[in-house]
Amino acid sequence: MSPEAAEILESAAPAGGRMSAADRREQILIAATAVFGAKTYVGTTTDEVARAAGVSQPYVVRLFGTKEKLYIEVVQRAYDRLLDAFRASIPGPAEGREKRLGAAYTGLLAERGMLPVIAGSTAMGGEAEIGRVARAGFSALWQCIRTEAGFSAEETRTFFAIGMLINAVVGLRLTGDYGSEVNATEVLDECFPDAVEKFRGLLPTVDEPW
Amino acid sequence: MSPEAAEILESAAPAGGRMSAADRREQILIAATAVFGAKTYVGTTTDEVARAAGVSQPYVVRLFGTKEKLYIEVVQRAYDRLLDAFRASIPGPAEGREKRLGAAYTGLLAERGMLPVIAGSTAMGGEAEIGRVARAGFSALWQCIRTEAGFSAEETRTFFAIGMLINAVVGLRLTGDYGSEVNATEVLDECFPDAVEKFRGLLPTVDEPW
DNA sequence: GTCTATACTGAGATAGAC
DNA sequence: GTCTATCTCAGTATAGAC
Repeated sequence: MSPEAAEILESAAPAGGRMSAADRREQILIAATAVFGAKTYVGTTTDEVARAAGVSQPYVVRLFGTKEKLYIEVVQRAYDRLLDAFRASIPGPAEGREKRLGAAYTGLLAERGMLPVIAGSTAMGGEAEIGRVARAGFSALWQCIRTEAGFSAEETRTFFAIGMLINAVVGLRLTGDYGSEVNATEVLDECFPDAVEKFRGLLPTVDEPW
Repeated sequence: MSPEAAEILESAAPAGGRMSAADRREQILIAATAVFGAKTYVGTTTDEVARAAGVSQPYVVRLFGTKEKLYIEVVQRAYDRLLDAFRASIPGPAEGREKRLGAAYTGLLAERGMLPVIAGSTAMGGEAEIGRVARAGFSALWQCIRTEAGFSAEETRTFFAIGMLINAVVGLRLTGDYGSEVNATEVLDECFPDAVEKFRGLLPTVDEPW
């Protein structure tokens, strides 16, 4: 079981025992975020999610209906989470606001799979249901920055553009150590000079034993 | 068979007949780019690629070895293509250079699946082989803009950031018409006011009958 | 609330003919 | 150079017990 899932389990019920459906759902959503984040929607199996959460595969299906519905909940939850994080960073002096909001974004790196899930959802507009959720989520974030944080159209565009670039850096794993690969981290150094350390160890791994 | 594939076929051999392996490979790569672009790596079947190219599924495997190898060639080809497009846009007055390079990027929207493939590869750094190709491709683009086009580090970062934002807009299909969805195109309007028209009809469709 | 067993399907890959 | 037939496995989902 993943550490996060274990934590939830521990705090909510005696190990191995039964939990309230609500707690179990949350636990599975955490695990699913990590796995979907590491392996993309299509690349993830409900069985891996189940193993990561420490439950049986059929039970995941039982609880969420289908893999697609599970994913939709994961995406929705990720956007909600990010929106909360943004809102929490708005109050305070206007000068540091953009920096605080940026930090709120990269801060989510600590919640396994959160950023990769959002980044991934960004490529799924062609999917009917999922696309709707992703567009709505993205749109809500945009409105938040534009309206609640009071950024101009241009500032908002730049803010999101940098966010998408961070997604790419994270998705490409430009933060890792690829000894023989030319120019790999060089891009990151130029891109976000002070971020190299921050990212280390926080990226989801595809070959994790889920 | 897809229109593009049919074109190649026509120009190279009598319909339905045999082609040189080289031409057939190219034809399949074009089809594969469109399908991978619309459905992502894991979401694409070799059978769909085969049908889009007008050949049998086992033959696709025969020619490229595995689905992964096929995808790697597709990604490599996409990065090569974009690099060429960038290089072709560098000569000329320095003032219009950034605009020309940007246009070179969006211009690739006309080549089915090209941009979606690049955008998608950007999330696959966790995959050993594919990740290496994607990092190398991205890195090469970066070096091209930085060194050959002579952008400063900051200009380069901004240029790529906007490119990634375009990827998101395209991936989310913020260009489409989603009547009931709130704020969907509103984001695009603010983002790239003059681009709405440009994008129309150029986005890959997931439910195309491949 | 949760599991085991299993049915069903789809997809990658192989064999071998033409 | 290209196809048809087919093997094989993995993955979603269902049935039903505890």
